[in-house]
Amino acid sequence: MSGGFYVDSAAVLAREFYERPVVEVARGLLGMLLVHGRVAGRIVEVEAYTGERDAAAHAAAGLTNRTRVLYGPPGHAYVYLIYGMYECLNLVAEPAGSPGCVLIRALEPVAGLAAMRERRGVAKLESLASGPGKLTIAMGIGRGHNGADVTQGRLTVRRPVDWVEPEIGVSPRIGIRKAADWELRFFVKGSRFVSAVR
DNA sequence: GGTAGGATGGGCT
DNA sequence: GCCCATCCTACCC
Repeated sequence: MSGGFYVDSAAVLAREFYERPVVEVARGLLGMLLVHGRVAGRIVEVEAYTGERDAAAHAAAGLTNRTRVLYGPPGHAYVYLIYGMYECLNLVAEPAGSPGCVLIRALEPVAGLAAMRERRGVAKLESLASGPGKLTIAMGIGRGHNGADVTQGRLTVRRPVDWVEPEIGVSPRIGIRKAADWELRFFVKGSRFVSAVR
C-alpha cells in the first residue's frame, strides 16, 4: 500500500491558511495530511500555544534565539528538543510578529508505513505516531527542519480530496504545568490514533 | 488494567 | 541550577 496517489493529489495549504488566529488554525489542521517525502500521516491531535500571555508557551519568554521562528511569517515549522531526547513539531500561525503556534501531537499513519515502523522500532499502527515525540521520529523530522517553509518543498501540509471537517473534541493541554486549565487541545473525536482519549 | 521513575541536553534565570 | 509542550521499562494490580 503506497498511498502515493491519495497524497500527491492533495493540495498544499497556502500561507493564508496559517495567517489566522491560532485556535482557528489548530482546529483547521485536524484531518489534514502532514507529508515529508514519501511518508504521510493525517493530523488527529493538536494543541494551540497562543503567544506571550500564554505562560505555557515558549513565547512567554519573549523574543530569544530559540523563539525567533515564532515571530516570523506563518506557515513555517518550529522544531525544538524536549527532555534532551525528543523533538516536537509546531506550525507557526498568525501574522509575522504574533508568536502563536500549533503543536502537532498525533497522526494517523497514511503512507510510508514501512519506513515509519523501521524508524520507530514498533509494529503496532496505533503506536507509530500517537504522541509529539513519536511522530517526529516516525516522520523523520528533526531540529534541522526548524524554520522550514511548509507551504512548499519536502515538508508540507495538504488538504486531502475527501477532507471534511471532523467532529472535534476539546480538553486541557497535556504535560504542561503552567496554564494547565486552558482548553487548547483539539482532537478528532473517536480516532484510535490520538495520544489520549480525553 | 495502572503508574513511578529514569534517560538526557538545551534554554533561560 | 532548575525546568521542562516525552517516552519507555519495570513492576504492580
